[in-house]
Amino acid sequence: MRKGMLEYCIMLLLHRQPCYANDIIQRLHEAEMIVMEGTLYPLLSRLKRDGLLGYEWRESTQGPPRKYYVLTDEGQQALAQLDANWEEILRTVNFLKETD
Amino acid sequence: MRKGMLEYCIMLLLHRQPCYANDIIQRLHEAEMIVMEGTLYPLLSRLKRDGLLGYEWRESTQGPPRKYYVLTDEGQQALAQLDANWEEILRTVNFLKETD
DNA sequence: TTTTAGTACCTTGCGATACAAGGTATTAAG
DNA sequence: CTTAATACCTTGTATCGCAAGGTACTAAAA
Repeated sequence: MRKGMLEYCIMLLLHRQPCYANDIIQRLHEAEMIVMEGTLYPLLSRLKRDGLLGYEWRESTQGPPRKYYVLTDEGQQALAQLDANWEEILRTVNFLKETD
Repeated sequence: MRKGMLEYCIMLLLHRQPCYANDIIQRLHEAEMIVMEGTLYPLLSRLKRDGLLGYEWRESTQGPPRKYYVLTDEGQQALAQLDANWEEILRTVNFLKETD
């Protein structure tokens, strides 16, 4: 069921602060959402290609450099749209549950 | 984003009362969720095949007979599981939005 | 009676998403 | 210089949702 929620959750996360892939996996895990590497990397690439994310390389003290992704202005607008979609889904489910 | 939500919404709907396909499309439309025929029929067939739904034919006064779908006992259990999943997604999104 | 319109059911082909598995490259430690 | 850890990415597969097209039954109009 969480299909399609990933993009929204990742953008919510990046709205707070830049993150690199393992950051995202770990933080979403704390939020009880499991993401696989094979899911995340193509998704980040797509959002980058669509202009919703940018990134910058940062050195790490313990390993190879990391790609920190950030929301672009266009990404913020897209996030606002996703917020609206989410609210609509909330209304739909609540409507269907109310009439129980 | 509503990917994967359809199954849940349809089962919530059928939890109230038996419905046939056009019923479902119309009622979900009232709940602000658009479903296409080409999406709905295969989904209903799958849920039937998985034992979550049953159906019975009913005559119509204005056209061919209709296939009314109902939740089976197994379907009710599956719905309870989906309720739990939904609650978890709610917690995830709220967690990610809180720390804004 | 034949045709047309409306309703209801279903299938096929396509694109997008998520996962599993496997692969490459950089860094630090032994 | 090999090994382990970290970080990036790709390929193949399954599933979901949609667009388009197709079949069948009923009722009304020609």
